[in-house]
Amino acid sequence: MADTLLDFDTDIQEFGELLSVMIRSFAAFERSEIFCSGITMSQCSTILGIGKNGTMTMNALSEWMSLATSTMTRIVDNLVRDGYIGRAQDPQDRRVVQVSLTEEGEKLFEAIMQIYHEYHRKIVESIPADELHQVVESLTTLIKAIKKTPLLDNRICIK
Amino acid sequence: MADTLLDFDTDIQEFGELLSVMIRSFAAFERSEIFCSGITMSQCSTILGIGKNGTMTMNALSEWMSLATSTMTRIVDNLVRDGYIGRAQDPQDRRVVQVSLTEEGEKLFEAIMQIYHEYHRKIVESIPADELHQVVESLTTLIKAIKKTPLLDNRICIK
DNA sequence: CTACTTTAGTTGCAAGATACAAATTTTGGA
DNA sequence: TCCAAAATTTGTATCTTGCAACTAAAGTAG
Repeated sequence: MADTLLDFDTDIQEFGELLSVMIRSFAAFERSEIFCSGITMSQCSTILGIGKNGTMTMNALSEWMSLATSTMTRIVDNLVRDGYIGRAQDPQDRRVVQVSLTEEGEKLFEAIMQIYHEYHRKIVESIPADELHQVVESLTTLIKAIKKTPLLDNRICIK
Repeated sequence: MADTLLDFDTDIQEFGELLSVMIRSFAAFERSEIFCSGITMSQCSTILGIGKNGTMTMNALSEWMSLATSTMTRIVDNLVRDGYIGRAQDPQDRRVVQVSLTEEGEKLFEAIMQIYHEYHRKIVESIPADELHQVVESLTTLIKAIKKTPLLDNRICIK
């Protein structure tokens, strides 16, 4: 019995280490300026969000991004300033602001999608073909598990 | 032949979508204030880095974090201010600054490790036991593939 | 032993990210 | 009509991030 528990603990340790490495890689990925023109990752994600979902309200967008609406406002401010997205008041409910990609924004969206596709293609090519299916399956399982595990519930107060 | 290519493209699409979801989950995870006392993720990672590696030079630390040394300086500034880590000039080479956890920092490190372990345990528990091995294996494969795929090489200029 | 170069780190500066709390405007009910 | 709720924006404060310039120390060439 103790053995089983120990093994389980070791599994968790191993899993945790892998996850940490993964997260740190992604964090580095996010920080690395993908585009030489100074598009930040938040801006990039925002463009992707609107590009994939189409015209969205600020609320929907900030929810999709898991960000405070005030934060979303500032990010959108910059993207509007740079001509990538446009704001429009919703005639049905004038409290609501609909954001959408400008023509320039669409072009950026396409470019980003292409870069991502290219990047993903290279990663997939690095995965042994006979393991790809398993990796995709595992990723699906993992994401499901992560989504089922809310962080806030095991929040602990340090100070 | 065309079919095979198409399938491969679909695989990439599927894989990319999974990776995006994953990255966005992690990004949200990173943003979510894990600790109510206002420890940021960068500070958290820094504590983890020093805690796991022991006393480190600023250089080693910033490399471990994949951050500019100037950025590292500021983060360490704040952590020193808050009493979690200490700076010490290296007597061998007085240009070098060695950073290490204070007693307070050690306590924080232990607390963070525990929270992480707890979090990882919950995730692992959400994964069907008979799939865990496969998931760990796939994660290893995936990390290897990601590391083999440098982002900077397929950097494309937008503007 | 002096003069250049390299290395480690910090500081000045500028811009973005982030969120909480306080307005603002608009809706929707009672 | 009056008030509560909802969608956003603004004010404020802190952190993050990096580039370029700077300081200090070490190493090296002559």
